[in-house]
Amino acid sequence: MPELPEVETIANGLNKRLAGDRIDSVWFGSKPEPLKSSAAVIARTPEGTRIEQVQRAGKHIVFDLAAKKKDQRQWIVHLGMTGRMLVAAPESELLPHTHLVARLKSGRELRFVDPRRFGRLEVRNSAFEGPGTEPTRISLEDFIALFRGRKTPIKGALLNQKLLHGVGNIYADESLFRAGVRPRRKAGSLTRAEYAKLHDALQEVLKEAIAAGGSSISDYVDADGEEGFFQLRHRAYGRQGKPCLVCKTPIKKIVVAGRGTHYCPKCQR
DNA sequence: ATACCGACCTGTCAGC
DNA sequence: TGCTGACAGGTCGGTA
Repeated sequence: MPELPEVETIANGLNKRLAGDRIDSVWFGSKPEPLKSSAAVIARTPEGTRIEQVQRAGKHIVFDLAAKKKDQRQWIVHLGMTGRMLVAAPESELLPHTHLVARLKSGRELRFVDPRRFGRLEVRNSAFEGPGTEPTRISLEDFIALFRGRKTPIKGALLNQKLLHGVGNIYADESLFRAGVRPRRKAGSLTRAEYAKLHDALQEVLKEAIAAGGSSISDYVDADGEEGFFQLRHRAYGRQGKPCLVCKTPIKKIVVAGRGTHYCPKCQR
């Protein structure tokens, strides 16, 4: 489900609510397969482990944990398409597909819910490094270097987490729309001016989406159960058949890199 | 090395 | 009303 702006919103919300709290015990649903590290490893998280901070890295939520001794570790959560991390009162109803519940010292619970089970929770003892570069901070020169010589469609390259981490289907389409670039263009074939436009468009759209709390489509909510509002400002994603907001040409939907792709045939070249 | 394509899961919605 | 198939914010592994 969630891309960079949604994960950022969730991680910030979790950090605000959980930093300084402690994990007392961990409970698993009947089907804990989404948990990449074996459930046993997660269950071994020592009682009283302190949550130092919660941050985003790419599309991952990183919990920095410290036990009483020098045992540094991290929980790395990827929400897949439908994953949610909720902070809830113990008496509040357990949603279907709840795979993990961590009881906290404060009396609240941290819950991992994921109907489609594409999400993952993993325990690490070393600092997590995302697979690619942060799109929010990358320089134009580094951005151009990522795509040089690539024949894959630019949309696919934007989605490739080994290049940029955090960009997903919505923000790939939205940034290509803003930059006026067709999704099927070969990644290595853009002009310098087009790379510059795409670089700026991507950073702009991510920044605006974070400010709006992300895009809520069907079931996305942040750690407080609040919806984001950026879906109201999508210009391409999900607007197939509707008039382009710039030129009124109907927005087209095609498949690129195996994903539904939305673009304006007139504005994007 | 790179690129396509199915697989992984469940839920929802459009169409018949 | 109910069934079937397509599709959904993501990633991985096999094959060409």
